[in-house]
Amino acid sequence: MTTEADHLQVLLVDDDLDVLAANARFLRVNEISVVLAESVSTALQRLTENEIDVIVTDLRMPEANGLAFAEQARASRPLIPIVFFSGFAQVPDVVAAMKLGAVEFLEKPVDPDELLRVVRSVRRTHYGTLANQRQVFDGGGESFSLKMRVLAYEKYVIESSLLQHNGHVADVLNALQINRRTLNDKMSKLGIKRDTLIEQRAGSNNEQES
Amino acid sequence: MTTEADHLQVLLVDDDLDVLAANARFLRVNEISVVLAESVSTALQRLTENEIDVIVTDLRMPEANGLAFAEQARASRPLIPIVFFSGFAQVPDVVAAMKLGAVEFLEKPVDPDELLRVVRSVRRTHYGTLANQRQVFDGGGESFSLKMRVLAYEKYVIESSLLQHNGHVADVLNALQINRRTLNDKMSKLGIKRDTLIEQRAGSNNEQES
DNA sequence: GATATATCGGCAAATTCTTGCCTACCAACA
DNA sequence: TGTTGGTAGGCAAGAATTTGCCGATATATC
Repeated sequence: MTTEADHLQVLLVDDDLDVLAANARFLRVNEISVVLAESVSTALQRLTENEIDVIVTDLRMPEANGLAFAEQARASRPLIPIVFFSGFAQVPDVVAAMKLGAVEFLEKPVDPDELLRVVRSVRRTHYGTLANQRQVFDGGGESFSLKMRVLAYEKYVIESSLLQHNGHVADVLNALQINRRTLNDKMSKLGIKRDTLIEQRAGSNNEQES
Repeated sequence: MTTEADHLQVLLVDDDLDVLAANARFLRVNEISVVLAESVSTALQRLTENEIDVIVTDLRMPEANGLAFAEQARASRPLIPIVFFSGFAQVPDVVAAMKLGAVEFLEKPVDPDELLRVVRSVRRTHYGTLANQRQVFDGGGESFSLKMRVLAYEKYVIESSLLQHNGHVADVLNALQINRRTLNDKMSKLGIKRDTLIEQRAGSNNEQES
């Protein structure tokens, strides 16, 4: 289960093949695997074939626009993070995209470093080894009490934040705007062990960048 | 208190007094009560004095911009729906606003009918769709405090349960294993209005879509 | 009208959570 | 060895939440 825990797979959708190839190359150089799609229909197909973690899509495409694609994508992957990019974006487009739950909206031409930053931050925020807990508070759990679901969610947020900040507690304090003493208490109550979390992450991540 | 159950109160913030007055007049004609503020500090003041349901604010203002205002406003009203408007909005502004949990982002000059529609829809859909709230507690919100994210999640769970049980509070109590008094308090604090929630759901069944 | 059912709010006691202060531990390093 | 930076836990006061009890209101039903 943890064999490919940190292996991030991006679905990159763009009808402009040159841009598509360039962005893909850049991401791959930075150790992110990329699945390509040059149309909405292909993208939907790829989405079912691969274990996609993030969708990065152009907003304007000939066949159907990115918003429509995002809606269809969400049908099968309700919580998948989606990053849009577009040139000449109108405000209503951006608003619509964000309402659809877009994680970011980048302007074309996309700055590769920015793209990389966003994709990586998505990884840290949304995924991790946390998929299990997620199920408790996400959708399904009709049978759990409110308190339990809230606790599960709280745990998820804290663990995410810890991972995101490499176990650096001071940063978590700042990001979550919480008192240190309170965070310590919560972690202890929720059974979050900073060291274990980081070890795991380091272990599955024999390659490191920081 | 309950005499004005469906009575919607809007806090309208704009440093341009002419626009402010014009919009206020239009909203009032349409049976929406309006509280005015021409600066951020005034707005924060008004927010504490009145029972505001929605904030409609300009993004660009001399004293402090709308985003900063929104952040401060959320300190006292964590989940209050905020509508931004602005001329010359840049994509990053819009993205930032939406990430902050904005309900809508309108372009200046604001079409009065559009404004009315948005304000009313806020009432109708009661602080946005569930999917929208999801965005707050799900991935997007790196910038939200733990407390805020937990509240958003709690709200989402409660609203879901209410809808699922047709507004039958007793069933929700049972499903969520929570004390009635506690649920009532939470609903009031989170701005969940059972009646509105159910009305809207009933309305959307036979009525048009939007 | 009565009566039953379901919801909501005020109040206060009991409980839990939050936070500041102080101490302690550990690792890096001068 | 001593200092610095980052983290964790004990403790107690202060703040907030939870909950039981009471009554109020609204809508059906008899």
